[in-house]
Amino acid sequence: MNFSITTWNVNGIRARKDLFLDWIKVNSPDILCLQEIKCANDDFPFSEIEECGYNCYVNGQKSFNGVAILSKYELTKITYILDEKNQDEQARFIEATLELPNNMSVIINCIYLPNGNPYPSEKFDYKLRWMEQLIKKAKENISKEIPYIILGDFNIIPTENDVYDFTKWTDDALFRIESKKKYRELCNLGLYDAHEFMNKGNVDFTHWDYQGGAWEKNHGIRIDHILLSASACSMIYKFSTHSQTRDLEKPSDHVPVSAGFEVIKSMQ
DNA sequence: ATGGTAGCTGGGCTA
Repeated sequence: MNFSITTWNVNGIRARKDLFLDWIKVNSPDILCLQEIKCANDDFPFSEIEECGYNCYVNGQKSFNGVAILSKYELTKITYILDEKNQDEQARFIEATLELPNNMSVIINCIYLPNGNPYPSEKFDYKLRWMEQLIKKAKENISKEIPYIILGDFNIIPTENDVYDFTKWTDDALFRIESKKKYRELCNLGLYDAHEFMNKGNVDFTHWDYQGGAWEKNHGIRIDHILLSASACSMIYKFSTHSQTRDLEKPSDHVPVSAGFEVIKSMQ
């Protein structure tokens, strides 16, 4: 059995609805993790997406943020809370489990990590605190020793190679050393960047700003990531960044990033 | 130095 999973910051699901529905009809991912849906649960276009064959798990918020997981398979063990103690005030997280044949399962975390700009600020501190909570969650999930995938808009530029000109980003929350340090801490728990693993040597940006003709100049950054536990990493066979969607009419400023997995029998 | 774009909303904030 194979399955594919995609992450896409759509920057407003309602503003992107037609483009979005066309894209899922053509590309047909099994699981699609969305960020910045920018609507309350009641305003989410459930019926049109369900008609395409997807179950919808939505953690919405009026105006800002908001995440969703769409899946052709019914998912289990859904939670919308990252921080059990403080009950996050911003909708940025969904955890779900995909049950596979032979009693196997995969834990999926769809995340919209805080932007954190400007630096320094309360928003930057919030970003770092949120990352600490994510690290705590990742530790728990890794200890379960089943395949585990964290994917979404991380708002982290991991290295100098992941941005068109890093010298312009030194004081940006996406490239500050404090942010990168926390990201490395997360990866060093034993998570592999699917892009790094599958696509060594290439630079695949995932976001181009709307301003200043960033797309035309290829002034992009790579901030949408798919992180894999060791056992998930051993199942990946396909990876792609759908840059061409940035060239569509009224596009999101982010493009979809996808991975394909082959469930290996010896994993059971 | 400033303003450049987009979404949500009906201001100004967020990115």
